[in-house]
Amino acid sequence: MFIGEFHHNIDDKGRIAIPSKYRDILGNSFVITRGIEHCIYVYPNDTFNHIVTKLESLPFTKKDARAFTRFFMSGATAIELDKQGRVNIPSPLITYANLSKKCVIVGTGDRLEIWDEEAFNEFMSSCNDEMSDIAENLFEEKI
Amino acid sequence: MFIGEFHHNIDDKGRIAIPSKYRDILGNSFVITRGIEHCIYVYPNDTFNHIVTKLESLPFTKKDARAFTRFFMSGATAIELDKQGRVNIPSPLITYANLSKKCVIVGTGDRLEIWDEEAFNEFMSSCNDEMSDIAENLFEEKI
DNA sequence: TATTTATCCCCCACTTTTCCCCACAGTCTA
DNA sequence: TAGACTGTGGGGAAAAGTGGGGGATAAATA
Repeated sequence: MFIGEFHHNIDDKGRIAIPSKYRDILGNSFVITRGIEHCIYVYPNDTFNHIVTKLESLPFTKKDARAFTRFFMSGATAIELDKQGRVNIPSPLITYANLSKKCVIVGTGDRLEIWDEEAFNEFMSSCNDEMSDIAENLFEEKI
Repeated sequence: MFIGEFHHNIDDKGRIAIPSKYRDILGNSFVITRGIEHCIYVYPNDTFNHIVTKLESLPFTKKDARAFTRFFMSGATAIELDKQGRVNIPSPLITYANLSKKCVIVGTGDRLEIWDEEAFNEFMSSCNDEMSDIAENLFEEKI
């Protein structure tokens, strides 16, 4: 399971270190792709394949299904760690996530997310106030 | 069950001692994460896993579910006590909970909460007056 | 085809952080 | 008063993150 928050730098060559505690879970080869809030998703192969299966079950005759599948699949790249535990982020994804130098890598259960630090701070502070309300409505009964 | 209130200091290295009477309940490994009112939650593994299971049942295509999962999971860290009975609070959580030196550790039933002392006092005094109203709407029938 | 250019990896070295251990002071108990 | 336990502080070794150089491979151009 992916949990935690790490602040790493992406260098001029587009490399960023994957936090060492995640490397065991991810193994040597995995998938990164576009995420929904202008961040980058990092999935283990199994998880990614599972989502792809789900997406393929949607009819291509639905406009939203086509759009989302296109979004999700076109951003995807198979990734391997280098010997220093870093990954090479393809430049379209760097642009998409607006990564400059300081990045945040967060675990969200079944995946990692890579954010530009500034964007992440903005997102978190924008929903800090609502978090109480969000939590209020997520579940009806006791969890 | 976690009850009581303890005042401990967090040191320069981000370490804080867990009150000794809780160590038996928590065991050697447990989880800390972001809490809703800018405090830190401390959960035994079982309790945490239970909440995670609930969160994982929510689809990542729902905005609120993504936000809350990100909030909850990204703040989480697996913790082990050192030989002095202390935990290492990751710096993002120190920032989030605004911990300076004096902290308060309170038991709230199924979890512990770690607060900055000043923030804790403010929070408590701010809702002392409303407590009557708060209690009013908690239950419909006799408890 | 030959030469140049660019890209991608791998390796080395430095810096920073994290973790573990030891030591001390205060408090409670026997 | 002695001994055990709890909370606090600091030092040192190990690991993790960062940046740069160089060589191999591939692409581009003449």
